[in-house]
Amino acid sequence: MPQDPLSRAFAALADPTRRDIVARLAAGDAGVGELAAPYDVSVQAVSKHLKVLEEAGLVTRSREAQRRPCHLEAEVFDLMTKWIERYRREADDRFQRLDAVLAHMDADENQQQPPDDARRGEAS
Amino acid sequence: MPQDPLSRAFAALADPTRRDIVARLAAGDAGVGELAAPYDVSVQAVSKHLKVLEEAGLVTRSREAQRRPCHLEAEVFDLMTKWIERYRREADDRFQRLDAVLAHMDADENQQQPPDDARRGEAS
DNA sequence: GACGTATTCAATCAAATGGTTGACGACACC
DNA sequence: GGTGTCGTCAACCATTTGATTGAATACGTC
Repeated sequence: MPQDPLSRAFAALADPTRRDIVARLAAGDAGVGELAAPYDVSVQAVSKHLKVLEEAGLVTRSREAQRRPCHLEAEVFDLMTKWIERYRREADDRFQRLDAVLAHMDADENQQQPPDDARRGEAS
Repeated sequence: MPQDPLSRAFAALADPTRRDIVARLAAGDAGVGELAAPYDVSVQAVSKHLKVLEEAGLVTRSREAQRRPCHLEAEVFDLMTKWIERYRREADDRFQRLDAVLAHMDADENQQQPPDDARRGEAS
C-alpha cells in the first residue's frame, strides 16, 4: 500500500465506524476493548480499523501493560483541512473574480456597444 | 449505496486522481474530455470519477450543447472541514486541560500529601 | 438524414475493503 | 507455572472499487 498520506487520511475517515472512533478518541484516549464495546462487530474488526487510522497517522498507540491506548494526533487533520481549504478558497476567489468580470461587462454593455458573446472565458 | 454524506465526501477525496480533478476544477469549470486529457486512463474512467464527485456533492454539472461542464461546489467541503476541526479542537482542548491538571497535581504534590494514583480519569 | 464530437451505459475483471472465526503472543495475578 | 485478559495475526469470504473495452445516446453541422 504505497499510498500518499492524503489518500490514506481521507480513506481512513471515509468509514462511519472509524469516524466514530475518532470522535470518541477526541474525548480521551482509550484501549481497543473499550472502543469496540459499543459496536456489534468483533474486537478484531475494530483492531483493523485502528490499524488503518494508525497507518493514516491519525492516531498513535502507546503500550501500558497489555493495553494499547490509542491517542489522537492532530497533524494529519491539519494536512487535510489545509488541502480542502486551499481549493475551496481558490474556487471562491475565482467565483468572485467571475462575478466582478460579469458586473463589469454589464456596465460596459449598458454604456457602450453590446457584445453579447464570449461567456465564461478563462482568466489566465 | 445509501451512504451518509460525509462518508461519500471523504471517500471521493481518497483518490489522488479525483483530488487532482478537484484541484483543476478550482481553477475553472471544465468538461470531461479536457479533464481526462492529462491522465493516461480512458475517458470513461474519468467520467466515473466525476460521477463519484457529483454523488458526493463536491461538483455539479450543467449542460451546454453536448458538453457537461463540471463546477466545484463549496458546501460539502465546509461540511468536511467542520467535522475535522470539531474533533481536532476537542482533542486539543482536552490536551490543554490535561496539561493544566498535571501542573496542578505537581503543585499539590510539592506542597501537600502525594496522592500518586487515579491517572487519566474521565471528565464527564 | 448522415457524420463527428462529447459523454455515458453495460459487461467484465483484478485488486482492495470490511467483516468473520480460530489460533497465537504478551502480560498481570494467583 | 497455570489462568484470565487484552490485543494481534492468519486465513477466508462477500462486496466494492478502479479500470478496461465496446456499444449506445445527445447534440451541432454539413
